[in-house]
Amino acid sequence: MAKKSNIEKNSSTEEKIKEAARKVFTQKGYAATRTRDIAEEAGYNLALLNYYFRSKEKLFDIICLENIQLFLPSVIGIINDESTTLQEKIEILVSNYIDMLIKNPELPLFVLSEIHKDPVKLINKVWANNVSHEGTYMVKQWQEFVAKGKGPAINPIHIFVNTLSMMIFPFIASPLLRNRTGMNITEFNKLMLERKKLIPVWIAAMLNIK
Amino acid sequence: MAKKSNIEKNSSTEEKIKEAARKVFTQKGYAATRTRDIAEEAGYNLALLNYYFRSKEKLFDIICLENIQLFLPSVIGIINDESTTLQEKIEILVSNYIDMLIKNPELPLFVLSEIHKDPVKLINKVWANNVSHEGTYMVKQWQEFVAKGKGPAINPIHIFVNTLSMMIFPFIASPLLRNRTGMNITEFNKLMLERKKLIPVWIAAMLNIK
DNA sequence: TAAATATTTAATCAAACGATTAAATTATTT
DNA sequence: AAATAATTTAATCGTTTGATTAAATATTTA
Repeated sequence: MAKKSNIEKNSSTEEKIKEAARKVFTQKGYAATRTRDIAEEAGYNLALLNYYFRSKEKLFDIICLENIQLFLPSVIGIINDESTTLQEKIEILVSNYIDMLIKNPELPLFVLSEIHKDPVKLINKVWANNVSHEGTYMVKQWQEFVAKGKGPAINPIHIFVNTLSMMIFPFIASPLLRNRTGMNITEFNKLMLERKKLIPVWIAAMLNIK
Repeated sequence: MAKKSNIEKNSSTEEKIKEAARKVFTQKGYAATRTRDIAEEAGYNLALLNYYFRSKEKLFDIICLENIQLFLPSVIGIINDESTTLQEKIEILVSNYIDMLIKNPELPLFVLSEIHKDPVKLINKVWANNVSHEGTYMVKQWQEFVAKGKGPAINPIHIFVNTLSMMIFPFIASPLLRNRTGMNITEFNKLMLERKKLIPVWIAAMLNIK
C-alpha cells in the first residue's frame, strides 16, 4: 500500500469524495448507501474510496461526526451565554437554527436516525466532556423565572422541548407537509423564515400562562 | 412451489414472521435489516419468509403500509369531525396521539424516514382518494376564527404544524433527550402524558395572541 | 532528467445476502 | 389408512457489495 505524505493535502480528490459521501450518506443513510454510489457521485473509481478512507465505515464515521457537530453543539454556546436573557436566547437560537436548517434540511432526520441506532456512542463522541443539561445557564434562568412566580410551575424541559420541536420538526416532516398542502420548497422555506419571529412569540405566550 | 389454500389462515407462523418483521424493520429500517435477522427473531428458517411473503420487499411493503396507516390517518377522522370545536379537536387529537406514540415510540422516525425516501409513492398509497389539507373541516374552523378577528392573522398551517411538532418531535428526539437529561423511559413517558393537558393550553395561548 | 512517491484505474476476491430448490415432516382430506 | 396438500428445513445458487491487488499514470523530489 502506498504511503501518504505527512504534509496536509488540499487534495481536491479527497474533498470531492467526502462531499459525495456526505450527500449520499445524508440522503440514504449508512446501510442503503453503496460505496459505488459515492464513487460515481464523486466521479472517481471505487478503489479511491478505500485508498483515501480505508473503509466505508471510517468514511461514514467522519461524515456522521461532522453532521452531528453541525446539528448539535451550535446550541450549547447560545444556551450558556450569561450575557443574554431567556427571551434573547430563544430569539438567537431560533434564528440561527432555522437558517442552518434551510441550508441543511436533511440534517435532522439523518442525525436523529443515527442517534436512535446508538445513542450513547454518538452523543458521547460530540459531548465528551461537556456540561449536563441541568448545568446550562438557560436552565438556571428558567428556574429563577419559575421561582419568582412569573410563569407556570411546570418542568422547564417542556419549554425547551417545545422550542426544539417547533424549529426542527417541520423540516423532518417537510416531504409530508409539502405533499399534503401542495407547497413547493420555496414556499416551505418562506414559511420557515416566518417562524423565526413567530416561535419566540409563541414561547413567550407559553411562559406567560398563569 | 407449493400452493397455499384459498382459506384464510390464522397461521400463527405467518403472524409470528410478520411481528418479527415489524420489530426489526421498524427498528433498523429496510436496508439495514437482513432477512436472516427476521427469521431468527421469529424463530424460523430463512426460507419460510420467502415461502410466506415471496420476498423481503413484499414483506416490507406490508409492514410499512400498516405502520403508516397507524401513524397517519388516525388524524383525519378527528380533524374532519363537524361536531367538535377547534379546541376540542386539538384536545382529542393530542390525547389519542400521545397514547398511541407511547405504545409505538419508534413509529414517527420510521414513517417519516420512509416518506422522506419516496414521498409520492407512500403518501398516495395511504391517502389515495382522500380530502386535501385545504378541504378539512378543521381548516374551515380556523379560517372562521381568523375572519372574526379572534386570533392572530397568520397562516393556519403554523398552528397545525406546531401541534404535530409538540406531539411527535419529543418521541423522535427521545434517545437524545433522555441521554442529555438522564431520564429513563418511565420518566420520559410521564413527561409525555403531562403534555396531553399542556399542549392544548399552549395552542390556546398561541391562538389568543393579538 | 531520473528516481521516488503519490494518485488513479481495471480486474478480481471473499463474504454477505436474498432467493430457490428439493426433500422431509406435518396436517388435512377422502 | 392412504392420498393429497400444506408447512418446514437444510443445502445451495447467483448477485451484490466492500475490499484488495497489481499495474499504469501523474506528480514531486533529488
